[in-house]
Amino acid sequence: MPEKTQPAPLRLATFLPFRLSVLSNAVSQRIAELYDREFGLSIWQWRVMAVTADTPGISATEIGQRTQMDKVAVSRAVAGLIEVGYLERRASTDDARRSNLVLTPAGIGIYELIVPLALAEEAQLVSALSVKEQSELARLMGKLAKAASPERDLW
Amino acid sequence: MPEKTQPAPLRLATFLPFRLSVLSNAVSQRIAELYDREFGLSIWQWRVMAVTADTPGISATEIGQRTQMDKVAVSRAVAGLIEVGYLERRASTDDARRSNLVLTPAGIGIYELIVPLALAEEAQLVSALSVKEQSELARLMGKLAKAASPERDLW
DNA sequence: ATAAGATAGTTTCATATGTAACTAATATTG
DNA sequence: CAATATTAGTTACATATGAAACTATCTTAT
Repeated sequence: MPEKTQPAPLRLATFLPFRLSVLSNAVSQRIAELYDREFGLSIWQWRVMAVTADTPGISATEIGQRTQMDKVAVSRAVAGLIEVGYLERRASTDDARRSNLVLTPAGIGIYELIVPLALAEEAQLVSALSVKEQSELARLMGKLAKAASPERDLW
Repeated sequence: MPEKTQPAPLRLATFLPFRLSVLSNAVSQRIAELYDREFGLSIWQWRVMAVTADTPGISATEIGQRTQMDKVAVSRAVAGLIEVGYLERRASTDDARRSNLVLTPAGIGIYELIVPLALAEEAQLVSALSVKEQSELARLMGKLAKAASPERDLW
């Protein structure tokens, strides 16, 4: 008599979506703590600052595309940053709906304070890997990102 | 005259914590949609079911350790699963605080329905990588996890 | 045996987040 | 040049989440 068919086994600890999620959370938490504790910034605000520093005059919509934040999250992060004086909204001459966002001098100051700390955290993290492994990891993550979200480029 | 020192550049798109977060979200969202749309389960409930299937009679605390969920999240997921009849709480003989959790027959049925679908999603995702790349990725993620959270084993 | 502490799990409350509805401005179509 | 549709961004509402307080039970030390 044939035995009952066993379902395929699934162990959370080897299930890629789970592992990715846990790893990402562990990493994010370390870094988020830095932004928050030292500078009172959320991770979303930090992302907005980073792309605005990179591209002064950027619009909220474009920030959303570059940071993978939805427009509500961008709106809230921007509002918070303006409130604390790190970001400034400039009227756009050609399209009155859109505004051009720039960091204030205070915002630039904070940004330049955070960058080396963030990079140091990252460096410490990846120092567990050889340089070769680091680039291999980046490559594999890129492939995976494309597979997970073929419709739009994740980064 | 020396120029003003430039701060180290930081491009979000190459910043590992950001890339990990975006990738993890893209992957999780695909899978979470499956659980939710087809079975009305949150990702937390799914995790609880997975470890309970693996270890019948497990306690809430142990579920938390294995899934990296905090105890409040476990409590809520368990409550929800009991409500829909997928999970059952059995009194523990030796410790009245703790309860032994087991899947009900209905819960086992759903679980066995989900497992192949979840594995298929994972398989499709990682099919972008060769077998060798898959194990390399797992290895690198393991190293990173240890670096990010040396105090406790992530998986 | 009993008081003090630790542990398992739940509840409460304050905040974060996502979805949908909304406002204002621009673009498109006939 | 209306009328309609689209887009940029905000607001409102409902739900999710996390921290802290709480209850009940168990452990430890005296």
